[in-house]
Amino acid sequence: MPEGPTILLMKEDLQKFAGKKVIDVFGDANFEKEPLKGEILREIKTFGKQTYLVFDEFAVRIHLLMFGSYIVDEHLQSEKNLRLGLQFKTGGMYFYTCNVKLVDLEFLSKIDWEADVMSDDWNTKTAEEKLESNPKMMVCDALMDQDIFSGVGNIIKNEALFRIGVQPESLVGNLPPKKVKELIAEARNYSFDFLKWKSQSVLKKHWQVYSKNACPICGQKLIQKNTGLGKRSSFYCEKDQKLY
DNA sequence: GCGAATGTTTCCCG
DNA sequence: CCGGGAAACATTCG
Repeated sequence: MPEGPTILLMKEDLQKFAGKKVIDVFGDANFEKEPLKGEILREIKTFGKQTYLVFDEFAVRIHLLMFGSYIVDEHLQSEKNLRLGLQFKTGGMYFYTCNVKLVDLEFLSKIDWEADVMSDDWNTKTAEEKLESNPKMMVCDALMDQDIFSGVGNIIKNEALFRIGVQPESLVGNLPPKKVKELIAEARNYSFDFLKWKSQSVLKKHWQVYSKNACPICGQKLIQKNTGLGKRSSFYCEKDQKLY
């Protein structure tokens, strides 16, 4: 379900519980949940597709993976796949079918926050340097690399590459400098379009190539194949996306 | 009913 | 020790 922008929307939904005290904890997450009781949720941070519920002595890291989901406030219908539920006086947050881990606060300080495409701290220059040091990498793998473009997922990858007219299997080192800049700019740019469209529930309507059949420019049938070391599905037009 | 899918980690093999 | 590959997790949609 989630790429970076979706996680940001989740954070907005959770935000009202910041500063509130946990009064009860549920779920089958694989750690001792008792210490969470009575703790104040100090802050909610996101890094790419990860969410951190920050407490005084530790943080809870949540990753929704492919099928994760969450609900806010509603009382639980079923405990099925409930990994973590936090009950506050005013309601609760419940996370299903996801990966939940306890991390120490030091873990947070080691995160390269500048690598998050959705963040105000996003650093174009650093991204450029990371790409430069991986010339043999295919652009499809580079975009999916969470150390370079944290938050980018398969939809953003496909749409961003279409926008800049680059074939997914192109090698990073073969791109002209101008295209490298476009790649970096569009990874972030499309992510914010994604955020806007997702929040208005019109994301799919705006897909140009992802899960589509025909090229919106020339009408030719799109290629769909698994590309790169990641073997993730790519949709592209042979005519309008150049292989570098 | 099957297969694929907005993802990542872990284990096994050569 | 490495890289690649498959498996594992688990749900929803076409």
